[in-house]
Amino acid sequence: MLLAEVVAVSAGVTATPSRKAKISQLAGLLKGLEPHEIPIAVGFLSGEVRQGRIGVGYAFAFGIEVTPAVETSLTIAEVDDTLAAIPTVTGSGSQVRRARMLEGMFARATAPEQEFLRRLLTGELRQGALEGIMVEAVAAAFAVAPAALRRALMLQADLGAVAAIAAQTGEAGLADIGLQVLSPLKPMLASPAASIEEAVSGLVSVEWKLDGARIQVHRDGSKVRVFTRNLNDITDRLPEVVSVVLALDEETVVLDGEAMALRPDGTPQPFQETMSRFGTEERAFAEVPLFPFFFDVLHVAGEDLIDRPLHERLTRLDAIVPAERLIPRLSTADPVEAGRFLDEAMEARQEGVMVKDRGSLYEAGRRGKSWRKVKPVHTYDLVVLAVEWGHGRREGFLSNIHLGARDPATGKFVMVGKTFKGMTDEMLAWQTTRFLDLEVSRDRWAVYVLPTQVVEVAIDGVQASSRYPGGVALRFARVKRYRDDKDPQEADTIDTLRSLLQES
DNA sequence: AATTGGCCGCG
DNA sequence: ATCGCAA
DNA sequence: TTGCGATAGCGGCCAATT
Repeated sequence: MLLAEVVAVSAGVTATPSRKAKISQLAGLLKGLEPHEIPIAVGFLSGEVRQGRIGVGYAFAFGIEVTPAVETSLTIAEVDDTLAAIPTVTGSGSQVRRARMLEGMFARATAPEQEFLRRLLTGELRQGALEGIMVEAVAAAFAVAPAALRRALMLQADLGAVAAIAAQTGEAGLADIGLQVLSPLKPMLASPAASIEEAVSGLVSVEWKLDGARIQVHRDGSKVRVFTRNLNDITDRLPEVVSVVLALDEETVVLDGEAMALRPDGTPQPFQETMSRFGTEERAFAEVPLFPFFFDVLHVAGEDLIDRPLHERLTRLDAIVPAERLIPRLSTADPVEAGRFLDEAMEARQEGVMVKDRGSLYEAGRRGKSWRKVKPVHTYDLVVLAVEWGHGRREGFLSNIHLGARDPATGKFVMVGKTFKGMTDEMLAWQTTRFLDLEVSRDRWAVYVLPTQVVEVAIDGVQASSRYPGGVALRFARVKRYRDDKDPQEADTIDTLRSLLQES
């Protein structure tokens, strides 16, 4: 199939806000594909290239300037081949050679095709349809039940491959897809709850939410694989997790848990320390010891447990994993008792708790209500120092605000982070006017303003920063509201934020 | 050897 | 993370 | 009410270039 056909459908999908219309256009294209083209087109039209991250980002994709072709000739298979070849080029001079390869491909692409490729490579397809919509389209195109497709997708987290199976063998083929030990499945996700009272209803399992990183560990005899939340294989980075799982009596098992770096006294290290272990094989256990803590079991010795209720899975988990490798938990129906457990988690410097319906099944890939996360929210009053112009649907609005904390020593404001989260369209419109009024200067990206507007911001904490002059950066800042009743001299100070650093 | 652009992975 | 929109 | 997509930041590493 020609790339041009895919680009045309992408344009049509972009043009309509209706999901049903998007799905029907995508399904129409899928029906016209050769079997080997299915994974490629499914990927392209859901914003992914099969090769995953290939080391080509914004600068590369938009840095290429080649006269567009007049006639369309590129096929999606040719694009796929080129993208596959790029990461194989490494070493001295590789940047230039990679650029040549991309230029060669771009030279054969028409202007709309070039634009599509740029957006695809930067992960900014912006056609209002990604994997969720594509799942519906695949189901429609190959006449399989969406539920059957979703089920297969959660067990084999590769929509291109699953779509090819749906096309060839239909629902029967999908039904044959089972949980494969050593092959990752999508982790079940939690939705946020405002309070412990809101989260606790009926008999629940309350579990510490560790300030670490999610891991899914598979063992089949002597073989172990460790995956991240996004199903990246990090087995080689976490040898101590492999050791822990190899030491279990149970030889075939799939476990869900959290990995985190601990100090010698057992208290948590900052999240950054955990993350640094995920990034490299160089930093070993001796430097930053990382420990797994498990909270669920999905498979044991040939038996899938994802369709068993949580309380049953927990019983199995307890029998397999030693107590010191389990996440602390409590079974209760009492919000007060659950609240005390949350307090204990906070005293242990953890993030909060998870509250799980004990009767719920493991719904892989879903962010349902059967798992709720409860985290205390801290809010601070900070001052806006600058605002960046938004993109996409925020084009023309001042969006991402630079946040400053007051420095009592100088009376000035120290930048500690940015945020674009939590803004309604109404706030966006208001702040665009407001900050243009306060403008003192601007550059290509941002408008710099008089530091007078106070904003209340919720954060999950702070982390040490080498980037920001104050030495601290906000974690997951989001706007709560603008404080017109507060003077900038009443804003929270950099010292207050630094003191949070000591605590965590 | 040091610097730096840029991508990756996370919540 | 949060918001807005489709269904 | 639910699900999905869109909006992006920060730290850290990798690898190319100076």
